[in-house]
Amino acid sequence: MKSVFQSIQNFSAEELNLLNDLITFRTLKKGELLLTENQVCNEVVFIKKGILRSFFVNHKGDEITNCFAFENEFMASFASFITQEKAEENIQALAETELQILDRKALEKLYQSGFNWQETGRKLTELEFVNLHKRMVSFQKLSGAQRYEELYQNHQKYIQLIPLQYLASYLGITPRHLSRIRKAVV
Amino acid sequence: MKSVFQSIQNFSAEELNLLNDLITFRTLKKGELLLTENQVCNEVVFIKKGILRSFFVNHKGDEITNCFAFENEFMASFASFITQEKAEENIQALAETELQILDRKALEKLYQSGFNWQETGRKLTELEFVNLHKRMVSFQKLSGAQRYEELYQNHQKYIQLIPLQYLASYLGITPRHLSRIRKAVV
DNA sequence: TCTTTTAATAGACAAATGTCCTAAAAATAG
DNA sequence: CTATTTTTAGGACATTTGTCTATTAAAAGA
Repeated sequence: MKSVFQSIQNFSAEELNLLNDLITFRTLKKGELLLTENQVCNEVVFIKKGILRSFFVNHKGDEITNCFAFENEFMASFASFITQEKAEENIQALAETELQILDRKALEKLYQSGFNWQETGRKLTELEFVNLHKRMVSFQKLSGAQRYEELYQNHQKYIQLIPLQYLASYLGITPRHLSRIRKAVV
Repeated sequence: MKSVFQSIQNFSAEELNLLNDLITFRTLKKGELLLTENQVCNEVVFIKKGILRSFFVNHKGDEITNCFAFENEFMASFASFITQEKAEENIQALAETELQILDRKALEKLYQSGFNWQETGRKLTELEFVNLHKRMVSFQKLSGAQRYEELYQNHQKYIQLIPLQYLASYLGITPRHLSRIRKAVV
């Protein structure tokens, strides 16, 4: 986690020590839930090892995967974390996963400790925004087949590591349709 | 614009004076473009009066509306503003529009002038993220008809003020399909 | 106001995508 | 290693949504 912050800004040893003191740790077994819908999300996690997926359940009871996070990436129900309203998402480990955790209090302490943390927080939020925007654009501009094609070309990791049933809802299509698309591509 | 910032944080008279000095003004005629795709977006605008829409063009040449902004809301190609890469969107006035503008330099000056502006910037970015997230969820969870229904129930303003052809692509459907949906609802 | 342009509606048909179901393949547990 | 469960692939058919087009309604310009 430290190295991500340092890639944004040069922090002093003192600032990094404060961070170190605030981080806690946790491991998840495959399939285990980190967050359940209707809980308020009170922590942001950073993945040292493993994969997480976030999903919600639609009116028919189908699980719809909202996003994945891999090693060296952050994950949370950011919407719930920010608004302090109940999360709509569940967050689940897709493999044995090791986490570093910053809870709300810890992050608030960091933010209040100085300008640099505020600035880094803003910049990371901006980057999260840009990522989400790209995903939104892909839903408006592309068909399911084109979104799969894009993953296939630029994010092999997804195709190798994620069960297709999860990938399907992530792409906004049914598993049946993803199977058709894959047949056409290969 | 001032009042939006003040709703986030109590700024001193001095801080607000700095803001005042940095704001510039512009008016747009109906149909006029504020930003064209392939330009880098270098300003964030605040709408005093009027409506803006942001749209991009897909591979078939169709205009796809990405978002709208109304009075007392901000607008920009935030992705381009943040990354300083070329925008994929065009921003256009849907009516006679009056703007307050903060350009990149001005915003940077604000941010560097103190902790409070950094914090407010972070919080506003967080709110933009949450809005975008809601829109993303609506695309994953709901059908086009359900998205229209949601607008109809909770955002009459969109249905009253926005030409249906723009609303259609904003909802991720064709005008033909929107017409069918409206017939079913009424 | 009259004329011209643009926007909205809707029919007929086509294409894309979903539902339901079964069989094979792969992963997991004992 | 075997049995059981889960995942993936794909056939048959249904539904949704898009395309193309024409007509009417509304808006803009002269």
